Amino acid sequence: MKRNSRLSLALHTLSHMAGEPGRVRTSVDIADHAGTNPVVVRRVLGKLREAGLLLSEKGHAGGWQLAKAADSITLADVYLALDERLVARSRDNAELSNCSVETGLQSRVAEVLEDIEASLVERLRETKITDVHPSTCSYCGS
Amino acid sequence: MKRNSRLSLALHTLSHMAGEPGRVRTSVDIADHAGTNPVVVRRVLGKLREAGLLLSEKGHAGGWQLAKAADSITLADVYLALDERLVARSRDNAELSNCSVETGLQSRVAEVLEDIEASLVERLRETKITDVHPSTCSYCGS
DNA sequence: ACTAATGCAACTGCAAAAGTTACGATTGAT
DNA sequence: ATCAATCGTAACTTTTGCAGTTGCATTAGT
Repeated sequence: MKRNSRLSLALHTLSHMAGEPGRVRTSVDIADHAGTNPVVVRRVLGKLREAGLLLSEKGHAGGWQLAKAADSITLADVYLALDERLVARSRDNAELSNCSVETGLQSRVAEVLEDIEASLVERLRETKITDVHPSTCSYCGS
Repeated sequence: MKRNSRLSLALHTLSHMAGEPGRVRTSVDIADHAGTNPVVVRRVLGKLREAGLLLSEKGHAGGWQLAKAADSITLADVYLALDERLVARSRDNAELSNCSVETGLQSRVAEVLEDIEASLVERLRETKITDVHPSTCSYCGS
């Protein structure tokens, strides 16, 4: 797996689930499909569960499924659930305070980055999980 | 230094330069200001030079300065110059082709991520370097 | 010549994330 | 009651990207 794999894995899995909302999938199935490890899957999907996007059941017939309708889940929900912060945050800045202009400039840079982050999330809110699912999907018959 | 430090360093430096467009700065000066290392500065600013945003001169009175007016440089220019790809790109996908739905879904996920990346760049294009510079700047007198 | 600067390559060190292993807890099937 | 399947989680190793560092060749002004 590469970079940004968490977001990619999450979108991938949710999109699969959107195709067959009733089906329960195990972390092993999902990991095989995604070419990764069950524990990694549980880590990532655990975040989505905390955010109320997925349900998981332990035990023999356990596994993962959508906690709500796929068309009510946006990319922003997923992004925020993983608490990835793609854009924001500059440095700690503690050691830079000796320069008179640094304080203002640092905070201004941080401000701009936060602003961009916020508008990115707004943009993500416009796309639903169902929009990610391919229209011709031989696998789930949709 | 922390995460996103390249983008942060670049914005920081360009913003400084926007305040005093004529002044030539050495990588040592810049590194001191930013609390980092001259070589790191040259690495990052070298990318900006390749993109035509900065000029550098070797030799005794050498250093760095803006290659064009600060208000003609957008955050998108900087972002693309550093070729950071914050959002995009899923995995290599070679090992996933055994699943019938994977091909379509993978490309669809990649498509969505590319789309997000593109809209991020669009958003970045709306902010100029001069917008980052604090209005009250005791350092450069602007 | 000497000095001050960039350019660049090679290396180290570190931190974050993936990957792995192991084991306990829970649930359903038999 | 036992067994097998599954999640939950902790601990560890491996990988990777990047900052940081060192060293040196090159360039340019004095």
